[in-house]
Amino acid sequence: MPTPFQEAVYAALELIPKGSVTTYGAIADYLGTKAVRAVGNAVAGNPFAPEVPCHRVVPAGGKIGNYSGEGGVETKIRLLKEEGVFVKDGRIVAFEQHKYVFEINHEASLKKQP
DNA sequence: TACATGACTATCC
DNA sequence: GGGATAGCCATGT
Repeated sequence: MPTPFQEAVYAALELIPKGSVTTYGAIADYLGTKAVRAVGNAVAGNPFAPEVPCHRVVPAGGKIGNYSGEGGVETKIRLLKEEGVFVKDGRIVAFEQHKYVFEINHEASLKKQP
């Protein structure tokens, strides 16, 4: 049975649109914590393997990080490529363009739009 | 209950 | 640019 923290992480992961990626730091920030390692631990043992797009989570800097699914990081890279996120030399191509940031609150998004 | 670990990050050589 | 160090917090033993 997943812990509340895990459920929160999974909920955040499901917000990531296809073709986008996010970072552990972004998730931690969205959850209101700084423990990116706890986020990593949460997704590391996700019981909802394909349901939760854990392959869309990468470390800061556009690297690939790790993956405990079948095939390891190679599968992670392949899944990302299937969604239009290409990986070259262990790094996300055009990472800044694919990076998805969670909206902390509505007011921020309102101010954000011109 | 206490300790060690980890799909990380930022900083310093 | 790459390796070492410290800090972070939830989980499992």
